[in-house]
Amino acid sequence: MGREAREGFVVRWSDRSEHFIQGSTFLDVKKAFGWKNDVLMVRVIDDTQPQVLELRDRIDRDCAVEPLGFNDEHARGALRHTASHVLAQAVKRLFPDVRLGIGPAIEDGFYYDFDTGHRFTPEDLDDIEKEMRRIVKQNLPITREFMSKEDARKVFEEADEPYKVELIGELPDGEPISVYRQGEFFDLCAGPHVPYTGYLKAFRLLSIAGAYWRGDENRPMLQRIYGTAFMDKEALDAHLANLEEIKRRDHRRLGRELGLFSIEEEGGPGLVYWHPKGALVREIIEHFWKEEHRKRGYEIVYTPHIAKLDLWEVSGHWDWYSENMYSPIDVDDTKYLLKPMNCPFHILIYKGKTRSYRDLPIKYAELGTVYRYERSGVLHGMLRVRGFTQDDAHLFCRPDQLEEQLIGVLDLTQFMLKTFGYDEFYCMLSVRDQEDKASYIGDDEIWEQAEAALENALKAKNLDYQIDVGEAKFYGPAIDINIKDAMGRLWQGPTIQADLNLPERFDIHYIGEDGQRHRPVMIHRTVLGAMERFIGGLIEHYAGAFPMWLSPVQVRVMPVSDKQSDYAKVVAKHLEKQGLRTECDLGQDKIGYKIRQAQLEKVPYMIIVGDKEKQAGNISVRHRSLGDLGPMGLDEFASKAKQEVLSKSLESVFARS
RNA sequence: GCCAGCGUAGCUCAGUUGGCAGAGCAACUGAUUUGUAAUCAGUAGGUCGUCGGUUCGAAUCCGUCCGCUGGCUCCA
Repeated sequence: MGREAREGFVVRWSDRSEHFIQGSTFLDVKKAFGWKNDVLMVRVIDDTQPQVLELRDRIDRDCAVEPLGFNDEHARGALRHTASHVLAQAVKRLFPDVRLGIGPAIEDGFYYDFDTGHRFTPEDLDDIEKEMRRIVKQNLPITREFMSKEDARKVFEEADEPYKVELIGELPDGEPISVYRQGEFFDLCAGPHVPYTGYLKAFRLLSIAGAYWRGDENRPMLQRIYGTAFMDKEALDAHLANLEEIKRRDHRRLGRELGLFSIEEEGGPGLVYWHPKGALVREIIEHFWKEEHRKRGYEIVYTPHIAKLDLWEVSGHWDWYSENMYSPIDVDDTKYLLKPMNCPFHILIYKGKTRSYRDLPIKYAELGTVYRYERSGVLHGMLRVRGFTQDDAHLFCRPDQLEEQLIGVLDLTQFMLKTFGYDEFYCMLSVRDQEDKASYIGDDEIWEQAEAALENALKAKNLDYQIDVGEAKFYGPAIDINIKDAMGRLWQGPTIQADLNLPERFDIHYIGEDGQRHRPVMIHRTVLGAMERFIGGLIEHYAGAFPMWLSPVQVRVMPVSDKQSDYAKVVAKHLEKQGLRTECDLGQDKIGYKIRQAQLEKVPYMIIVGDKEKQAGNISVRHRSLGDLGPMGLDEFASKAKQEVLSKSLESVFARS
């Protein structure tokens, strides 16, 4: 009691404790405990909720502290947030007419939005970086002050910062507004920040892009400068090297180099041409997909590419998405639509006859090619296209089967992702925003049931999940799964949606035990998403080096010279007979060149045959990443290679030995 | 769709203040008979994305359209 009366506070860290007088900040704590400058923030632990505070915050109670470095997301964010302020300060020095938008820390860096008549160029970035270094060198203290809303508005009006004034207008009345200062620069900002600009050791500006003010396309387009910051040069360099690696893995580049696919300007944007090798990869995946679905009780169907527009009027999609569909085609005075989705077709099949409760669940699966008019600016290689093949399925079931069916879908999903080597994934439960009735159809009771069923399924599968309010589709809640690839990037993966809309709209039913008509529940799901996007992602995940079972060419046989050509052909033929996709390189090039070619094409196994092998009747094996594996009997290799294919192994069978 | 940048041979790129369009790799032809990531020589290949303008003259300057890239927005 009577804290105010006390002289100061006791702060504990590890097994030490120090006494601090009134007005002390955590900078004093840092000094007292001898922490280095890699401590960016502190976590304060007392009998209330642990709290993350800035080093400049005052100590106002007895507590235990924990230093937070770059590995802590709050601390990392603070450093990068400060970097964005330093960026803004530098830009204001060099281009005094800029007006500031917002400048937050983001996933791997930070950005700041500027409004100015000047068009930023890459050369400007160098100058801005230089100015930023100057600001860092000045080691300006970064201080926070609070002011009333009225004062804040006055300050930013005087500073001619209309965007800031707009933001202030939306802040709650009565609460103090925080403004950060460093040298001549000040900014409306909630923080947190590190205490000095000098804390910024390693940063880099990366790119310039347009961004609408507040993400609204009806508002001005600002110029956004992206950058990133780390604790030291090594970490920054590692991050930049990682960006290079991502570029190296770009599926658009690998797709061309490996002869997998192309997009033809003459044919139109967003439309993919699968070349022989890419088509082969796709065929293998589709074959696997179909087998796996049949095993799990799905029935494969095919449906048309176009159909009467009425179908999508009935479904409701025409109302919600018509601007994202290709324009209707007039056929004999009736409007037809290039299909943007498969659902209505599967419903028509379901509807084609009377279904008994005993027939359910009915599970129709289709690799259905759909066309959607995506805005030109969003197209991106195979990852965002206008024509794509969904690995679609619709499950019609009784309400009492819903949860078990959802569990089955999650199970299939996990199995598929694991097979392709996606070991890490994150589930999001996308539910409706209860405030926003206009964005959804159907009544609350059904929504609650469906949301509960999805959540129970996740729990039953023991999956961690995050609830995303407002992310539900207009017709129902969903589980959206993000998968993490080999580069640590997240991709939109499987989606499992409960559909509360279509059964109603198409008036489908089944006859229950009681002889009455009942409404079935519908699940809409994709596991891979779309073949285009999935395989585009796989190319990057594997860096073009597909595992054996997916490799378009699994083995290439190469004679050292012409003299072994016949033997090479015999070897290749033998392997081919064993079902291995084998090529023979009979070119006149030296063996080193042939190997290089095979390496660049990422062929898993190279079989080298020279006089030695021909004499011994064996082969010499080289793996694309393990290198020379030495001589081996042909049958031994063939059986091991086949085993690698059949097990869909992600690594070479020779890796373990 | 919006903002910015870009578009030269199959690929990666050079091309000065506007003055006859270049290289490396790939391809093709020939020589070479090769031992674990590039043998040598030669040949061919371009309406400089499109259309229009300025100019004695345009890959180069200006405009238009198309496409791509990075973002924004969007993704049933």
